[in-house]
Amino acid sequence: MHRFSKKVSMTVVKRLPKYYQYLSDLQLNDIEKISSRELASLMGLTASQIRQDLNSFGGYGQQGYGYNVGELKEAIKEILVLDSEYNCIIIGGGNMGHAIANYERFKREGVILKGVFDVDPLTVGTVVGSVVVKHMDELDGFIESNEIDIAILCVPREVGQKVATQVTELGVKGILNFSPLDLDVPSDVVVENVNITDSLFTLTYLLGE
Amino acid sequence: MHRFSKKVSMTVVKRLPKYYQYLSDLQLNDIEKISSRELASLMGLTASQIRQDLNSFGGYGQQGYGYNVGELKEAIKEILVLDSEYNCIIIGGGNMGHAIANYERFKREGVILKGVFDVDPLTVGTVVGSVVVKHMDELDGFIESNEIDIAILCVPREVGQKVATQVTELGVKGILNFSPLDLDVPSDVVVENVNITDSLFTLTYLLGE
DNA sequence: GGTTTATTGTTATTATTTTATCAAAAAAAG
DNA sequence: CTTTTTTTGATAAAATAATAACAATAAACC
Ligand SMILES: NC(=O)c1ccc[n+]([C@@H]2O[C@H](COP(=O)([O-])OP(=O)(O)OC[C@H]3O[C@@H](n4cnc5c(N)ncnc54)[C@H](O)[C@@H]3O)[C@@H](O)[C@H]2O)c1
Ligand SMILES: NC(=O)c1ccc[n+]([C@@H]2O[C@H](COP(=O)([O-])OP(=O)(O)OC[C@H]3O[C@@H](n4cnc5c(N)ncnc54)[C@H](O)[C@@H]3O)[C@@H](O)[C@H]2O)c1
Repeated sequence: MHRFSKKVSMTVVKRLPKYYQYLSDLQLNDIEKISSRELASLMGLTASQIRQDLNSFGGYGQQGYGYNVGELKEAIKEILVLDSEYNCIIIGGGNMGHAIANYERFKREGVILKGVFDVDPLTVGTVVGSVVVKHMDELDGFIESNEIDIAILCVPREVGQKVATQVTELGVKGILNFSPLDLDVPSDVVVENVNITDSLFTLTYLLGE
Repeated sequence: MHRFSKKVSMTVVKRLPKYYQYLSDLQLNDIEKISSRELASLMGLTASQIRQDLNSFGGYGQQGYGYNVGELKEAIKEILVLDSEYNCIIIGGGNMGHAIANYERFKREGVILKGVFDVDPLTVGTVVGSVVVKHMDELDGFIESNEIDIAILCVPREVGQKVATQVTELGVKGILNFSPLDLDVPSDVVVENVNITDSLFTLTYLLGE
């Protein structure tokens, strides 16, 4: 499916969003070329690692010149498949669901919020982000008629697995999961976990050092 | 500062919160011993890795028996320094600040919300979580009189660095940062970034595979 | 146009992380 | 009490990742 033959390691992939961010910023400041050394000092990485990373897919640099910011950014955009649109839904219109629904950045990057679903009668019918919260009963029909690519799970831990099973059975292939549990999903479904508590615990560890 | 002499690698530290979570769950289900093999199948790791990880600090296992769930949990709790309390503040009482303020789990783990700060006159004075939002003008005095350990940054990217500088100058040593930018802080301050957009981009990559 | 300089792509080296192996210790069974 | 089974801790091997080194190439300069 990817347009890049060379296989990019997951370690590098996890760094690509950061490259993408910095390159976008540079572009915004009308900087059109950058050397690995400059980028390294900016991003807090080593120049060697940057060259290694960027070389794991195509040759976007040029000796004696550096990298063309716009070109490199576009390449990374393509690798991360940010050059296409995604329809997404949020399950759980509580605190976190609310925050994500109101986050404008996702739309800018091509991730379009199509619906928010909940079971709480007090939440159903209210407006969250740009949409009216629907009841979970309507989920089946909605996913079927709206080609949903991504489900963002903002439900309590206790129901996380149940909801994940439900959406995968309806054909959703990508899950961004905020519930602190490891979801069991079919092998053709991809899950990315956002575990804020884990981050907090890493911080308390670092504070104790 | 740490009560464990052996140095635990950062890779292992990042896995400890997950061990902690699973061990807490086991304890809740009255399971008092577990073998590396069982835990591995539960957590989706290899038994070998688990033994290696747990052995990088003390010998909490016993041949022919396995690990005592409660004992191991307590050990990890101590390593992550979750056996003490932390005073924290949230800067930015918008969507994300709101979500975090309402998240009960933090308090349960000993991270106590002492205040929320904002500059928006419409937000200042409203109740977020358990506290009334204060104006940033009050930050200086508040931090000085409340021994704040952790600042949770939920402000727009544009002011992230400014706010980070401000809180570190007031003596805060730990930052949980939700703004998508790399903060420049003194070397005795620790920062843990939560970058939700990066996670989303990793997901779009995986969807494209 | 030739020389110098900058900077990449690539290969080599080193460090870290993960997985495999197995002897030794403890528990369970007989 | 001895034997068998279980399972760790420790060591070894393999895989992966990060850093270093440098020849090759393009640009800039004179
Ligand atoms: N709020 C945070 O800052 C935060 C931080 C870290 C992790 N999380 C995790 O994110 C998830 C959501 O947290 P939150 O703070 O938004 O909780 P919340 O209670 O505010 O919202 C959860 C929402 O899910 C709905 N819900 C419950 N069962 C459902 C079901 N079966 N189907 C659909 N909707 C259902 C509830 O009605 C509620 O509106 C939780 O798993 C939590 O652990 C939240
Ligand atoms: N909402 C999300 O789901 C989400 C997702 C990923 C990242 N983020 C990041 O989290 C941060 C907050 O996002 P949000 O959605 O809550 O934004 P928001 O606009 O809802 O809230 C930001 C708050 O910060 C306040 N603020 C602005 N300048 C300030 C200053 N100098 N001092 C104190 N407060 C100030 C604003 O008044 C506002 O209340 C942003 O950096 C955003 O990029 C948010």
